[in-house]
Amino acid sequence: MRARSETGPKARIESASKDKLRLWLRLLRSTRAIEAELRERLRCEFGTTMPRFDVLAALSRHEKGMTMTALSRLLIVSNGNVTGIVDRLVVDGLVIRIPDENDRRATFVRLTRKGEAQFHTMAAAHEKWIAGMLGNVAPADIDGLTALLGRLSSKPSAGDHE
Amino acid sequence: MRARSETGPKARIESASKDKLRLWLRLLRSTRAIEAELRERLRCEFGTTMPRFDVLAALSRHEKGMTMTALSRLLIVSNGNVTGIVDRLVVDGLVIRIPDENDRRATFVRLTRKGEAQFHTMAAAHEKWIAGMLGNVAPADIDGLTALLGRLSSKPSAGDHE
DNA sequence: CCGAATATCTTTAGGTATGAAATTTCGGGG
DNA sequence: CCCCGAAATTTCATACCTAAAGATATTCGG
Repeated sequence: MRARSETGPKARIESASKDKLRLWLRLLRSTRAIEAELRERLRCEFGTTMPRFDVLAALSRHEKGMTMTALSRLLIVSNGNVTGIVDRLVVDGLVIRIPDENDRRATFVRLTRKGEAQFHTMAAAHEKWIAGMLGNVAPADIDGLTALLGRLSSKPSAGDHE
Repeated sequence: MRARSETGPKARIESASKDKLRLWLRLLRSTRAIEAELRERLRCEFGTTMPRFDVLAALSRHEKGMTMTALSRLLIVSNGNVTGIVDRLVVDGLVIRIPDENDRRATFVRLTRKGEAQFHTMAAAHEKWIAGMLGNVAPADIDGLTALLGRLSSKPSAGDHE
């Protein structure tokens, strides 16, 4: 009886905190494992890298192009980083820079025809790889997990009155 | 009428594939966002970085030290990379290299007392940060998600004898 | 109209990351 | 015993990534 009552509020909070930590570690490990596998395949099959693929993927959804800042925010990488990746993609003729006429600070980046074609080929393979790697996940789980992840990224600082 | 029958097996598979892709993209985005936040805090609060913290965390669970290869496998990074990170940690006096007596190819890496102390401080803060960021996740969800991620990382290509 | 805050992008320095090649060592089959 | 394949690290070239500083360009209050 007494022993049971020791699971007080404090212990419960600590335990919850440990559970969340464990969850995060698993999330990180799973993501890294999948990322490593994808990187490997992108390299072997297409001789490219994740960041390059990510940029192409982002651009393929924006027919009119994107600014460097928009790219860096979407991919959650630094702006200086995007400069380098785009530089290399330009050299390979997969994207082009187009100065913004209205704002001379900004530069649009857009897929070339070659970049578009190359991305479509890779995207098809990429989708198959993912489907294979997530084969163990039941369709029913997917919706729940997707929703959960959406909730996860919503502002955490909300209830921080403690 | 005709339209409804078009949701055949093929369409269903394609749709499932798209769902999985979406799930992966969300997983990647969420993980990156959390990683970015953690990196920022590690830098501001403790003047350190994620990879350094990861190495210290791994070593803190192995009293007797770990080999470079074991580290690189656990953290899912290349062996050449671990060399550099450990080099810098050695310079800062947080870890030491100890040659393996039985196998002169191998080197053990172990926390120094200083490294141990520093890690414990950071780990406590780190756990709190995580708890804060995952505040929106209900305890009930945590178990399910943790289990799901475990299932996810199990080899997909292996002998899937069910 | 001016000047300070702001925004966009590049550059820089240093740390992180990879794959491949080079070293050294181990282990076993001739 | 010698050789050869495998294993543990490091080294190397290259790419990625960040934070911070720098170069322009824009915007807005005064």
